[in-house]
Amino acid sequence: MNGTADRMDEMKDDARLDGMKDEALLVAGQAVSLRSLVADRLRLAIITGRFRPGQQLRERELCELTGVSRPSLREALRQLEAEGLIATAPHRGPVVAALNVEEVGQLYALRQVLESFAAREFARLRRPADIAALKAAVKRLDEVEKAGTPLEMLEIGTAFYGAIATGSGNPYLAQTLGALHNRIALIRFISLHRRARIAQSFAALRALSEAIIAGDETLADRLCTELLEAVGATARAVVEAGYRLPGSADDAGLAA
Amino acid sequence: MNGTADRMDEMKDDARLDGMKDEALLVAGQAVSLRSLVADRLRLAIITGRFRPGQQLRERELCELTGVSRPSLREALRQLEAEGLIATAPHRGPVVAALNVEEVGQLYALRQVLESFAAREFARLRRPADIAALKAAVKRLDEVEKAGTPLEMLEIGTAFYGAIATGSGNPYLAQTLGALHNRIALIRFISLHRRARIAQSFAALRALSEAIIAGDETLADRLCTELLEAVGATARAVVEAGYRLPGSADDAGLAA
DNA sequence: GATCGTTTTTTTGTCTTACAAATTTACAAA
DNA sequence: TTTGTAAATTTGTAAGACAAAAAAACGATC
Repeated sequence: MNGTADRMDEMKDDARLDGMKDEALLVAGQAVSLRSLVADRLRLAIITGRFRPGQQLRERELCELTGVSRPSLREALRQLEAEGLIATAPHRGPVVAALNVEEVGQLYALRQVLESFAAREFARLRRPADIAALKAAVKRLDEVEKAGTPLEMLEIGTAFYGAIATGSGNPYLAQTLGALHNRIALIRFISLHRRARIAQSFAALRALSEAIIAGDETLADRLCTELLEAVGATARAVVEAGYRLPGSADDAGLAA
Repeated sequence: MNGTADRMDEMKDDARLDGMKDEALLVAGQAVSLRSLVADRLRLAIITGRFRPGQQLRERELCELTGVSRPSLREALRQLEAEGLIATAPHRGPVVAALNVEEVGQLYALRQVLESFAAREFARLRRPADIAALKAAVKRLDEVEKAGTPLEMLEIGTAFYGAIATGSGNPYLAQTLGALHNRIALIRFISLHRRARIAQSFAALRALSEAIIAGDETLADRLCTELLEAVGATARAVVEAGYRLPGSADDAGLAA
């Protein structure tokens, strides 16, 4: 997600007496540049709906909001643009990307393929650390199902899908899925206000995690495909309703 | 690939007398900003090996080479960074991304899933314009197989895969695949110097296109998966050989 | 009163200059 | 050879400025 990927020179044929991993010593490459912070903030503002889909973002306003200079801000904007979160028309500036029903369907079709592949790979590899992370995600799932705000549920849902993406053992797959999740995060967030769907989704997530832990690649693949079929339908419904919460007369939705 | 995505307001319920499509009238949104030109040039330089994997890129040099100021250059760099073509370490500047064997395997695994999905969707949809584009790509394939430079073959190969990506009808899939192809373009280019593999690959591409045109989704999927298994193995071999052309003592490869 | 054309204003795109911070390199000393 | 220090290079960030384009406001004409 961060875009920065370092790699240390490997130490070959170096007899190691301790069991410490090299990664535990790595301190450089934390990438705390101002522009990446700005990109993170703006990304969060977009995926949480602080900036609505279709909203025009003026550079001057963003400079005041973030407190950084224009060059830094613009570099951050280019990053978000590459991630697909904003669209920039020449001489008209950045606009928060707004998805129509067709586009959401296409994104979810892609997500279905990628996430099912990740689940299958996860079930095949079953690396202990990833399994533990998945179990922890399931545990948090149980905790918030009864009484949890939509924002909390969005977070643990993201953690759950993140665990699956990581468990695939393929960083590029995980990164692609992460970017995809950012693009649909707002829709997911709105979807989570439909409590009827939540129970179904959570049950499906549990079944999926069990299939992965059991190492049943075929089942994991199928369950994930079916799950995404369902959430994709909900997502399309959300967009068709104009990004509005069900039952609420949210006039801000007109901006989209 | 360009990062800019405009959308005109749709005309609903507007009785049309002519058969012209709205897209044929769209003139805005060509995105000819300087920074996008710079990004295109740098991308091409990386893809074609003008900048070698692992090579450090100094901003000042790039400014002189491209003739633009630092702000514009840096915005272009952020875009390439998001595309994964360069990696930026804090206070050390951009470096052309260098892939090891494991990473190439992971990229090709992802490509396998995405491209097979695209082929399957293409075979399902079979839109006339896309079919025509595919046939044109096959035709060009025949022309360059006998006598063609590796660069020419890389180009038509890219056109072929581009036709498949477009034919999927999913722009996000096409964009993801396009970015992925950029990351492995140099490896593909080097692979194309192994003439023995070329005949096999080209034959496989023809079989794949026939399956798509015939509308055989299952066959298209399987052929594509098999094809990518083969080219993936070649790609790993190229990286294992240090990005060097087979048989040539290219000492520049040591930079990787 | 509505439409068209012009002018003004705002906003983006780009460049120049500048300086702080960090890294790398060079160099001297133990 | 290694270590410590200083210089030079390079990146990160900021501020100011101007041209170009788009949007908005305004006025003129039908």
